[in-house]
Amino acid sequence: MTQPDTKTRLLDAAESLFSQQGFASTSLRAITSDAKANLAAVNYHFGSKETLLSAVLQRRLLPLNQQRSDRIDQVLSAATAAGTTPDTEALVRAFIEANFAFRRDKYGSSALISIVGRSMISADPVVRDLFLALIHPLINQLHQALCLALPQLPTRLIFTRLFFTMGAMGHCICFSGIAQIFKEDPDSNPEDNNVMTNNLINFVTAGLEAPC
Amino acid sequence: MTQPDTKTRLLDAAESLFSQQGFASTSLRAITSDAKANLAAVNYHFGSKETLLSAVLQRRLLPLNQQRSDRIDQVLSAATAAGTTPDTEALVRAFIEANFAFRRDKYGSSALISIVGRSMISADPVVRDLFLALIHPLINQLHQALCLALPQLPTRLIFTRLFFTMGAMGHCICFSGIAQIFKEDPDSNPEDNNVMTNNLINFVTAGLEAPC
DNA sequence: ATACATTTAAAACGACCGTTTGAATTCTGT
DNA sequence: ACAGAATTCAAACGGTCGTTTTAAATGTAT
Repeated sequence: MTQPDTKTRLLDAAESLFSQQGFASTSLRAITSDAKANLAAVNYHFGSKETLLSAVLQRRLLPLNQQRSDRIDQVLSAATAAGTTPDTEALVRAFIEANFAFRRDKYGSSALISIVGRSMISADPVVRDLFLALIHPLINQLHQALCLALPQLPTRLIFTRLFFTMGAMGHCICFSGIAQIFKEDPDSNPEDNNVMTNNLINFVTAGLEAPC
Repeated sequence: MTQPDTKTRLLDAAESLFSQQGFASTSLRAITSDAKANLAAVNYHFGSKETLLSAVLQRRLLPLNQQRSDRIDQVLSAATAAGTTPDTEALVRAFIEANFAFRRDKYGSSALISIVGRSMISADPVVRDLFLALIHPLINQLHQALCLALPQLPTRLIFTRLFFTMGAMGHCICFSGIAQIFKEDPDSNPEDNNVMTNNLINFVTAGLEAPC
């Protein structure tokens, strides 16, 4: 078994550490140490820490967003073929489900999803802007699809609710672990991924469909 | 007009800067500079940066949470007097509305609310744990009240949905400004506070009340 | 094998961080 | 006015950070 090249090892280590600690709290020394590379390797291969984050995000997010975009298009096509308006829950599912399903994808990466969650709600403008630039077209696509699904609601309200959806989703992704802190039931198991995903989809679908 | 004492000036400056940049990204040098105090003043008056954050949170959060707790009790009492179950939206309103109304309170502080939002979704365990310790009892109180309002739903599901609520709320508080990034309507004004608050309450109420 | 480009390596740079120190200053009670 | 406590101050400490530099090592095409 040959070791992946330095660039890949750096991406893997950064993905893992960023997902655990966030961008600002992860040092290049920790990344290069985990990747068994020299400290200077990040700057040599990527130019800077910020460019490394961009590469980490792009490696996973471009195919993930493509997948989500395709699923949204499928929902729209099916609705057109059936002569109905698209189903809100199906659109929500297209946006959220692939995100969580990515944990079990071919890359075997469970880390990217946490980075996405963190980026989505990051206070750091560097992180947030990088992420927003990558997801902006998908959000617009989803927004337009939701406007078709919810013709009785004003466009701007739908956008605001989509914004709430991203908040609930990011929070869910990042901190599902701390939910237990509050639970009085001490022997409660951590929620299964699928259960949590379905709970989230039910919650935001109802929120999006709420009367004006 | 006499200047507030150093301790108060430090709290005010920290509150303002933490709300803009977050805890980790705000240096004690920036805080003491804004407060027109010496660099050592934070360590002298508060002991450490972390204790300063705790003091900043407590100064506003204790009265705010008391206010929210009282409103929840009022909703419960009214329901008992009327012989009905408590109203979900009224409970949500008790939890959320006071938060936003605090912008216009006697302290004139618009900053605390952003810190709360940031703390609620912070990746930093130091920040998160400080905040959670302060809000834990209120969350439990609200959870129990919601269980009365939604007797048809399992307790754990209600908790999960309350968790989504906090995510949507924190995201809404922190980043309502960036919502405009996506908006295609270029001359859209930033949403009025009350409008945004009502949108959020409608969204999470519908999500909480969604059928199981 | 030799010349060349790519990659790795160790070390240092300058900047910023939270905290501590110890002396100077201001306040307070008598 | 004066002693003692409380506060402010400038300076430094030890540490971590992202980045750069310069040289050594490795790979590659002729």
